[in-house]
Amino acid sequence: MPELPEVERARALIAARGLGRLIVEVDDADTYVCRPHQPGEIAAAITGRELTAAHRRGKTMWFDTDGGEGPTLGLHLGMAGQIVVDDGIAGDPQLDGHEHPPWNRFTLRFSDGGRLVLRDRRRLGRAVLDPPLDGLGPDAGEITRDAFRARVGRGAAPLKARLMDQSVLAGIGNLLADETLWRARLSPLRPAGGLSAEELDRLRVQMRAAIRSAIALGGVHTGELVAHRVRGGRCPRCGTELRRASVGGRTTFWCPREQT
DNA sequence: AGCATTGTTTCACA
DNA sequence: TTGTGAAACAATGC
Repeated sequence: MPELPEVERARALIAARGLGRLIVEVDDADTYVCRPHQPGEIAAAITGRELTAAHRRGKTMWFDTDGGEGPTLGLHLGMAGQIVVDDGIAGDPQLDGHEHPPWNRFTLRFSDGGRLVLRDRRRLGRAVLDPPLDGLGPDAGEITRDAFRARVGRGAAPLKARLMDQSVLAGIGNLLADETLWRARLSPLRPAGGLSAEELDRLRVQMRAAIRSAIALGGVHTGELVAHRVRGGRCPRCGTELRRASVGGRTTFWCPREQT
């Protein structure tokens, strides 16, 4: 599930329901999800504190503890993670109330009996103290026009690979990249450095629109192109059969007629 | 059985 | 040194 829109919903859920509650117990026993920490390390650092602010850049979330006096807690949803606060599940309300304890990879228990859980079937999510943010580019939803031109519009890599490079721009994953490129009518194969300023501006406008829409509607799955991202799928605008290929290491669908 | 999967990190190679 | 791309990672579903 998680790309920028899902992560933003998770952050908003924690901002609304996870702050200002005393942490009395931490389950950080999953050594892969909590790597490189040892079990008990995160617990020792934040038990007795409370989360006081919820931040996000791209797909990374982090939370201040005790108004900045304590360490920050970083959470990443990986490929299939969700955040549960009490009975609410961020990013997938349809699963609200379902319990799958084996998939709970990291849990904060609060003094009022409630809890915040990182639930992740795939186990590629992360929970760490003081996550490094220096390797991340500007958030895709907030990057300025000039920064977007300078950062995205260079290099020989295919445009889609550049869009998904988290050090260039943070938050765009496979589905959002396909949706954005389709909306902007640009081929994922174009060398990023070969785009004109007009094309880059159009790309940024459509990227922001795709992000806003996905946040409002509930996730990247609500994208117009995304529903047609299957073998034999056709362009929702012109009906041409979509091309399918691996670009930037991920399966990519695009309209060979409109996206040039 | 085999392949694919919405993310990130690591490593090989130009 | 920098940039690019493939493989590995964990686990599940088709």
